[in-house]
Amino acid sequence: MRSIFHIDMDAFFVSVEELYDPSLKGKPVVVGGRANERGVVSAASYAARKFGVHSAMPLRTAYQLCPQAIFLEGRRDRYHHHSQQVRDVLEQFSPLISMASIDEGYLDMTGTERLHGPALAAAHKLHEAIRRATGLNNSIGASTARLVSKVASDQAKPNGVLWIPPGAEASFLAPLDIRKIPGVGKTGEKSFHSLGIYKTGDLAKLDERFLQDRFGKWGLAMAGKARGVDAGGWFDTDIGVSEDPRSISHEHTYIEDTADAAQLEMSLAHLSEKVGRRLREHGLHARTVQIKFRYSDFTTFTRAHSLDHATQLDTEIFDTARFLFHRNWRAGHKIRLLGVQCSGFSESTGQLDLLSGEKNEKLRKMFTAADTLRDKFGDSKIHLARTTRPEKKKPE
DNA sequence: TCTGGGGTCCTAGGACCC
DNA sequence: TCTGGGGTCCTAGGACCC
Repeated sequence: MRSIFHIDMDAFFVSVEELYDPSLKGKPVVVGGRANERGVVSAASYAARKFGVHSAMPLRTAYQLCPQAIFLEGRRDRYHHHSQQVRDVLEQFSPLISMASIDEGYLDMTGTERLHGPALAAAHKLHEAIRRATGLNNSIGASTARLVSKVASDQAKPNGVLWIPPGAEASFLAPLDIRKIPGVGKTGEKSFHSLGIYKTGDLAKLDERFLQDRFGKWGLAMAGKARGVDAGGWFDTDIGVSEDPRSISHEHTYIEDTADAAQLEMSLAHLSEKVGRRLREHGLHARTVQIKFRYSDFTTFTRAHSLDHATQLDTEIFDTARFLFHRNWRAGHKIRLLGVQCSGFSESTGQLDLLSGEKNEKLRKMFTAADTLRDKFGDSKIHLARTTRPEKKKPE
């Protein structure tokens, strides 16, 4: 029988900030940016949640609901550091770890009984170990399946442990709102409601063929989840494998919308540099470059172009991004957001001819050197010299 | 309610090939 | 001459998650 833990840190970003400034404890705190900024709430303290503030809510709305809240920008470096601390503790309990995000992870505890005791006792031990090592509250769900453990850790909040014994998976899920199932969002909830399905138990009772016909693959997956079955069945063993990313992207929302071509190009250059840098860090080359742009009215477009070879060079990414942008931008219309994304990864360029290979190697070294300089002097100092070049060139 | 930034996966149509 | 079927790649959009 498998034993899977899901560990979820409570109000992680806020709790980390409290470590650095204990006077924040117990107060309404919002991490995500200043109250009057464009942006959304990344994390809200439990005191702030009492006013209706929750993550993904626009900061301005949060301010209206709770003007006395303390608004913080957030410090990613701190969160990564403490996330690593949590990971270190998890590793003491099992080598089979999968960090699902910065503040949550799965642990395969199958076969650790002799070392750590039965599941519930082990979960309490882990809960306390994380608290001792990091000073942070966390919640743990334990069961035979990833999905059930994830839902259980959510039910255990704040700062609790919940164990679902083998065989009790479906009856634990049945009374919960369908929205509690990971994968059912606003839209999915609406379509289920229109069918008279409100609880997970209602969903579990439905005929699989009906769900497949009506919702395709997604419907089938939801039916499985409602019954407490993991996507890969009960015995999937994918915990502990970490893969290369499928895409790397950066985007930016302007403080004020702009139709200034020079400013927009500068942003594309900057975003391309950031993407290129991450590609080099991962040792990846990308064949497809995609841009994303959003107008003032929030209508959003993506446009992609696949190269005949893979690249990790800022200039090639930028040239492609700029080409796509000028081909699709309704010039003069104000832009709210720009983004650059690379995908279609491979480990080399796939270019066979020697000349472009040599040239690429030179450029790669140059950009890697620039990466080092940016480490030393900060991101803002070193940029593409071509940002303001006037002529437009179609990429090869 | 005036809506971030970083991701994943799925769908669907069209091109193109055999 | 109006017309198959499968496979794969590319592109665009959308739901969802943290």
